[in-house]
Amino acid sequence: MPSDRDEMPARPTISEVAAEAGVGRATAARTLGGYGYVSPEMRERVLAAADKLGYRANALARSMSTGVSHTLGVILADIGNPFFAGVMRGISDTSRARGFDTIVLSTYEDLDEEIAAVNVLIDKRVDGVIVASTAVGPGEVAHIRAAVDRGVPVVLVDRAVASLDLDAVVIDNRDAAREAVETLIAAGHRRIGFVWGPPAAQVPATRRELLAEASRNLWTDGERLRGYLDALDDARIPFDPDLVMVGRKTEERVTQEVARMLALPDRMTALFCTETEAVTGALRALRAAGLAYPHDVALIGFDDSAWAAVMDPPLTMIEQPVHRLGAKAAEVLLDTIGGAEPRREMHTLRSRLVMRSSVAPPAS
Amino acid sequence: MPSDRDEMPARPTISEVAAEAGVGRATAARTLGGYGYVSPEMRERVLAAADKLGYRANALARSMSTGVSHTLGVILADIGNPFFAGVMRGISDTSRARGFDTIVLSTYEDLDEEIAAVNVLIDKRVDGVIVASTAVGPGEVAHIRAAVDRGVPVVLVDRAVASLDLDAVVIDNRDAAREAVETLIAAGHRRIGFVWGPPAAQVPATRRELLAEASRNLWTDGERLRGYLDALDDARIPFDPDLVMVGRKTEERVTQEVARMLALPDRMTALFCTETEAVTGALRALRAAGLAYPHDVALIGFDDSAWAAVMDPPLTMIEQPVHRLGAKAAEVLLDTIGGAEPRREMHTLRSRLVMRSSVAPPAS
DNA sequence: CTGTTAGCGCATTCAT
DNA sequence: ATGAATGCGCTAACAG
Repeated sequence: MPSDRDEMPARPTISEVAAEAGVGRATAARTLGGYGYVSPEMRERVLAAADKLGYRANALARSMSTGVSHTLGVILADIGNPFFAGVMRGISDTSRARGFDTIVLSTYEDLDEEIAAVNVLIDKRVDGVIVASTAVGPGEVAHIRAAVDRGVPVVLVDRAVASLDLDAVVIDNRDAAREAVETLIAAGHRRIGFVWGPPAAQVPATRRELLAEASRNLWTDGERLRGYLDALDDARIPFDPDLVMVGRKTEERVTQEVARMLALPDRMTALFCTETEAVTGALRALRAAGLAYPHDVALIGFDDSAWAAVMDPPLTMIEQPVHRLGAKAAEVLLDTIGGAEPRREMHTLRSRLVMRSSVAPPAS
Repeated sequence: MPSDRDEMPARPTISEVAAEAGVGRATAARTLGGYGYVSPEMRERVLAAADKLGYRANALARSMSTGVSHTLGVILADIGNPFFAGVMRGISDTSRARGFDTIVLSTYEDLDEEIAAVNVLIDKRVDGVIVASTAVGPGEVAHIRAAVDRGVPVVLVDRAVASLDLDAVVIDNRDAAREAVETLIAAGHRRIGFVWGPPAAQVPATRRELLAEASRNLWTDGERLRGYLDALDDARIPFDPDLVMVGRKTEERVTQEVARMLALPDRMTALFCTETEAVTGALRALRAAGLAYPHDVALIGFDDSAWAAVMDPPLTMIEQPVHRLGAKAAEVLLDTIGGAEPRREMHTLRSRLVMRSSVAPPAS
């Protein structure tokens, strides 16, 4: 071990800087903390001493006495998902611009992880938290409510939670889904598959039951389902439970389910995917069945990407304003931390359907 | 504002719990902190009081007096890159399993951001840091060296830094690149393009200069270049500067450069991409030129993905053990935090070439 | 086994 | 304008 004989302390404190500068601690604290009055001369000496010792303020100690940490906590469902990675960048860009650090935790869609994450953030005394919650029912939000009750500002991003009256920054999921399905319908399709992911073991047979199920689901999924149904209704196309997938939207499950829909006697001719892995899963199923898009089945999916654009043919996809979503969430949170009264409302951003070449009329 | 009349403090402290339980602070601290001896009865009372008040330890105060935070700092070049997102998951999974939280910062390949990130982490008193550094030369590592000097354990991940003698967890970049290029050569190719990204304005004309340039570059890029050259050498194929791209590997630049290589009189027949955006960029160029893979040009790229598998034809790609990379880095770091003497060595993990259908013999 | 006491590093009155 | 004294919530000797 070199370099730790008797040089200078690895982490000089403010007292050591004060001693080195030959002033009182308070004076050193004032200049280093940037508050209160300090004469130019003293100031110079303190700065020089601090520089010489390589002083860095201990953020913990500082938060300890001020009560604020200038840190935002962020809880995302899956940081490995490019969608959330983009949202994160929006959050981190705007919070950094306003002098805040961010600490990110990924729950991987596990509620227990989310609860643990909230606790970690509260324990670390973050000034506020942004969360894309995996909670669905009123019975799963106790941890968020607890945070709010403890006085921690919380804003929801991507997924609103019905039973929580908080600011939420989301996109127009229902409209986006409707537009996509309408596009399919306009191309002449009537047998339109829907890759959805209710945890239920089987698809409810009736619309009514399905809608009920939707409310017990992730908000985004519920909205997208409603949009799908809206489009069907407007075109007077009856809802067919066989055309909606059930179970978690893993690529494998999607492949299976799409294969099933493809094998239906009255085969589907178009497919709408609510997630990016759903698209790759569907593509696998198509290939396995020896089918090609858009000829055999038209395709539209959520979440645009570089890949979608270079596929052959290129995929028509819904592009979400990921960066803006994160930036807006951070702005709202930062504002309420700054003292603004929370408006507790839904901030809805617009998505965009990027037309490319995965939609064609049914082969007939 | 409901719920804050005169109920209980939003954030009860250990003293309040002690008071509520009618015991001394130390006793409360001992049971809540899980150390020292406490009789079962006292213990019960404290626990009950804590539960009643909804007590949660203040992690800041705790770190303050113990000097440890049970938190790992992670600095990644770009959390939006699925590669790093995967690495992050490896890190977070294993550190959580060992009782550590992680705080992630993304530098987006900016050295100043990286320096700021190191400072943030040190200020927050993390117990160790994992970094995928964008630093290339000895002149750009002062911040990392400073951290080490302050006694903070540091382990490098993905990118080793020549001038830093630290533990580094990486993959066999040179071998991986060589194997890929060898595969191309074995298929009969001799005009093999290489999407590389030296910041230099133009490609050095000679091998010697190129290699020199490599050392002034990101370590991974240097290694991959060496692998490319290794394969060429073994097959006695002369190096042609026209076949290597220069400049940052953004999708746009790649598209331009690949188009250039495609327009060469003695056209390239195969392409090796060292990055995932390079692949999409190349694909765009191919389409624009009205060319198809693998017929007109064979293709191999770094970083496998779900998309690569569903492309038509599916892409032959190098798969990196992303999760393992992160897990191993966390293990090494946690071990040295735990007191193990750092071995300061390179931990090399094996990548894997996933053969699919983007390589075929040259059209001739 | 339990309670008292003294810091951790900083911000912040309060006198001077 | 500056310095001495307190407190943030917790851990850790230390005594009882």
